[in-house]
Amino acid sequence: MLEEDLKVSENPNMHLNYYQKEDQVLLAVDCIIFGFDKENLKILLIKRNFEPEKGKWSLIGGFLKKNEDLDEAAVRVLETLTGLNDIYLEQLHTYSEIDRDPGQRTISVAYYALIDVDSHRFDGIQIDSAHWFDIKDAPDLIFDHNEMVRKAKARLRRRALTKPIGFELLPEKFTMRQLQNLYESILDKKLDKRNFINKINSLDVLVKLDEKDMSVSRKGAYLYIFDKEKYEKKVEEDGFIFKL
Amino acid sequence: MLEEDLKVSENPNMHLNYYQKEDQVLLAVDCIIFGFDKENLKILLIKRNFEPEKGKWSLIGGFLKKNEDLDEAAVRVLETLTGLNDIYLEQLHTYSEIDRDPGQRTISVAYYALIDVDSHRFDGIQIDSAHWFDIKDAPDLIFDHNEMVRKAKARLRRRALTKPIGFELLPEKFTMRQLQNLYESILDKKLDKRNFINKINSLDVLVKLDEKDMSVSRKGAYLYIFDKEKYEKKVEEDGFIFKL
DNA sequence: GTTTTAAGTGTGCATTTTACACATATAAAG
DNA sequence: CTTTATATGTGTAAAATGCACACTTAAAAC
Repeated sequence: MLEEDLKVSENPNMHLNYYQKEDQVLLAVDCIIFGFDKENLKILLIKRNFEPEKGKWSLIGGFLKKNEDLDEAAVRVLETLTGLNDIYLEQLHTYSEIDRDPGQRTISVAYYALIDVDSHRFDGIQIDSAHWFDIKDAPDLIFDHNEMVRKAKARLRRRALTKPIGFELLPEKFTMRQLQNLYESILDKKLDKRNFINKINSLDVLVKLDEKDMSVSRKGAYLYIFDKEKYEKKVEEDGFIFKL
Repeated sequence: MLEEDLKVSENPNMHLNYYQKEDQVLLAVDCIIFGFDKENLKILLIKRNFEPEKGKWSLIGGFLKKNEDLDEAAVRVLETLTGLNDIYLEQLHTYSEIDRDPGQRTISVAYYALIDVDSHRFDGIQIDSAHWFDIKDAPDLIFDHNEMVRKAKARLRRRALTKPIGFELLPEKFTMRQLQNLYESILDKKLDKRNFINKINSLDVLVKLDEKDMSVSRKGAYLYIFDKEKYEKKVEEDGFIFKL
């Protein structure tokens, strides 16, 4: 804090209450939930069935409580909606424009989450109003949620190029084609199949299984798993940086 | 916000006050101020001359007021300390650990700023307690400020590699050596002079002046300016990414 | 005019990136 | 059983980029 704020008294115990003259605000958490269904990148939205902005789509969110920090609040909000925990969550940005929420002055901390759509069937209470949208044709959102999504997409793109973040979005076993689909969705461009495979293999963090996924093609596609231990060991030893 | 929160009433005007049951918090802004004096990367800190943590160094900061957003608060805080405005400021991360500030539950949004030390002599009110530290031997800080600085350094490093962010830290006219010193400070490693110059020139965003800076060497070093317009045009047209 | 200091300049090798096309395995259809 | 359809799997050559490396130049100090 500023010294200006602190100099209100010479009393050395003043720090116990010198904050009291300051304005308090409501702090919300909004979650951009990215999902992948082995084909396309998706985003989870809920429909508002009340005024204002009734009928419009929105990110899920909730308010920070006294007894939790923001990460915990984001986890709680997410679990309340999806019934799931233990998923990748990362703080994105804090939005504070004065009139961003017409209801009341609210500051919102945006988080983004990554999940594999197929292995996460919702048992949460909000299931009826929640819907997965293809990232390409997501609807317009309330407040500044569009901007939040835009920023989350940009962040996801950057992270995908420098960290093996994409694996959070895939099932444990996946095919090269699925991994490539994922990267193509995130980067929003086509990649060359051979170059992609060569690049991924050169990183040496995937394990090719003997198993094949026969559901997509006549020939079948080999399944891979991400070797997280190997990845982390490399990071530690070589200062290895994932770079796609 | 969550529907859960919204469903407290069927009254469609409920949104005007449904927030009232929620906890409010204090929101602070803390600024990591990076400076460059043509030689080394510095950080601006102030010394606390009151309890608790008397005698320890701290980032500057202040509280968000009702009538401003966070960016404005950061600008205000910075101006209060340095007497300066119109400087590069960017939101970094929001810190919310419950006991991060022993005084009272406070959430802090960290911002980082970049300034050229020499062209910014302080006329602010806090001058007496503020001090520039070389980034290499900055002291231990209060609360979670060390973590804030760590994160800001990481961000600065990444930004320096992808955006011409460094120019905020230099005077309008600068020499190649100064620019290289800056990058060496930020990246914390030595760079090859010839490769550096070739790389920078290939980006084609600097203008070499006929003027020389004679203060450092017998021969004198050509001065350059950053062509911001050209840079922005490139970004727009080619999707040009600064990559060092 | 000799010395001193930092600036300025180019090439060759290694690595990485990119472009690009055909054979293969298998299930389904007939 | 044979044919057909489909997505998988694989390698090389050319181009671009990254990286290591050492001498000359200009001007001031003496």
